[in-house]
Amino acid sequence: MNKDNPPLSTNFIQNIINEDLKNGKNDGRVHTRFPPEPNGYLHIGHAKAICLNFGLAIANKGLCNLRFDDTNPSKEDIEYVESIQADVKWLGFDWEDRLFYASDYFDKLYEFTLGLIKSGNAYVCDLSAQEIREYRGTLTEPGKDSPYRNRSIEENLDLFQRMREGEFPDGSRVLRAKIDMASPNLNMRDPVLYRILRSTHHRTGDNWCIYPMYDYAHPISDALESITHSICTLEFADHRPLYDWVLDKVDYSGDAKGRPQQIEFARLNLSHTVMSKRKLRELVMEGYVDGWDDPRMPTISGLRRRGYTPESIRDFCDRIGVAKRDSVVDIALLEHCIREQLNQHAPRVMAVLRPLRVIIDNYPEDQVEWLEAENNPENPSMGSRQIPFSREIFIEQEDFMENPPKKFFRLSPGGEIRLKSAYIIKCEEVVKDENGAIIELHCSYDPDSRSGGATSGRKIKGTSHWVSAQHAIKAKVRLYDHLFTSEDPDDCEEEGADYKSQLNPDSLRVLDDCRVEPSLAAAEPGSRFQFLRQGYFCADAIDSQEGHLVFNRIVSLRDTWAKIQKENRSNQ
RNA sequence: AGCCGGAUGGUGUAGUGGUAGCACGACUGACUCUGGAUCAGUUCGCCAGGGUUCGAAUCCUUGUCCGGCUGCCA
Repeated sequence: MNKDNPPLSTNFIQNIINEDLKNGKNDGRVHTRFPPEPNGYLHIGHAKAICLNFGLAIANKGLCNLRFDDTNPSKEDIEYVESIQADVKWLGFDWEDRLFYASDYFDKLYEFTLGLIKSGNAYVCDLSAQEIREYRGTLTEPGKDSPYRNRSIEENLDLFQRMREGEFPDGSRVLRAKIDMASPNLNMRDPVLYRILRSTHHRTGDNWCIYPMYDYAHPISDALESITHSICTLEFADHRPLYDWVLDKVDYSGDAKGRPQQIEFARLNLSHTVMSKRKLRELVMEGYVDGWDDPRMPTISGLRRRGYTPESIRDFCDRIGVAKRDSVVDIALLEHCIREQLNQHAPRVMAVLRPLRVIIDNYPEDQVEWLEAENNPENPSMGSRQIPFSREIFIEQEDFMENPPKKFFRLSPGGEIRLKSAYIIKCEEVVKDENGAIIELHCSYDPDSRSGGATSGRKIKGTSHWVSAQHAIKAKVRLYDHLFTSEDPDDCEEEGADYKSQLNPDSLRVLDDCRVEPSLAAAEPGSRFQFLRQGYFCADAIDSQEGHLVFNRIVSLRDTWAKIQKENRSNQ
């Protein structure tokens, strides 16, 4: 292996594909699909599946389809099919002309089903849902045959056609596969193939009152699209024998090429958040967050609003790998991915989150200097900008301490600090109100210390960001933190407590009185910046506008001082 | 209990009979007009027992632990 061509990241699915390619399986085609059910918003776990399926196709010069698994109209909605398409596109993947719906195949499916009945592999069952459950047996005991199992082919055909015609009420009958009621795999105990369900479908309207089940529709949809590798999550492994049974019994060879193979991988779990659709929905519906796109949500739309880039999410999906074992990925890895990208691309800018007024007494009263500041030291091609300096400025409250502990390299009485891209100042006087709270600082500046000047070389340990008081623009800043305090919100000690008891009360802090440098006045909604020494921030795509700036913190910068403080506190 | 999966540093993931690697995190140090970034380094691992073999994370075997499965959801 040579250093200039590192091996492509590999995983067990790619290994299977390599083997298939070597053996000439499916004529050397690789064709995958991403098959969401349009019943909710996509989250970072779906991003893993999307990157996997589209990524495998790209890596192997194959194709990947987008297919909506829309076989249950009672739960699905056009709102979701639209958001899902937007999210997949935003992530950077292209299904070209291959946008499909399982509902596209309802006619074909019906036709196949007639054949299945004729070959004696399916029957209409009149048992109620409750009875079917009872007849199914348990994990340890075999089930027993339905009394309707041995109906004649003619009767089954007649009944099934009448189900389709709407002669029977919802739930009164189902079509079942005739497999084996004693199978140790419950999925093989004559699973339901079709149910009667009067519900308007978002695509087929009221054309149908019977709808196929996932286990039946999915293998056939895969086959009809000539999918070669049908990738799904672990919990479907028990369904694979049924998937193969359907493919064995249905003759789709006239409509497609090859034969799909189901392969299961472990879904993504992320620390400090939840991933199930049910729980995410609950957080939205019960008002714990402000919607599906709340920047604290692990949804694609939430991450997008927070300020994550598609590149950083794809990078994350590459790094987490693909395997069959359950795992929990540390959310720090996701944060690393966005930091790494934004470090290269985000312009630096100065913003004071909690302002403290500083008056520089020896600086001329009406003078304004425009100083040059580099936009990104990591990327000189991003150039520089001019920022105003004047007699009154704001610095961060945190950057001043009256009685500083050791290792506090910032401003304190009599101490000096470098103002980034400007001058060194010295604290001469602390002004307090009647309650002893610090109102403002009086400082002096060293005129020889101007950044970039010939005499600016004096070394000062600390450097702070600042804004000119008369030029600064007010802004609102939303500081986001992990949605849950515990790594695994589902793992709660107390009896009766659930994941919601682990919600982080400080997952959102709003700062209304921040001051940002004037270059941000017309910050484009959605644009990203590094607020020097603070973190990466994104002008909110919805709430931010000129005259009313709102920034979301995407992720903080690594903060060594915060760590030292934390240690000091725990040592006391 | 029956069936199906799975166990490699703190976390995730490679390695498929020949020196256990990579990434994130943590920790040290260097550097720094961002306590950022960068650079250098350190720490830490094959679930357990038995077997095959010159040699086992890898093959066999026994056991332990963990996950999934009893919707007319997907």
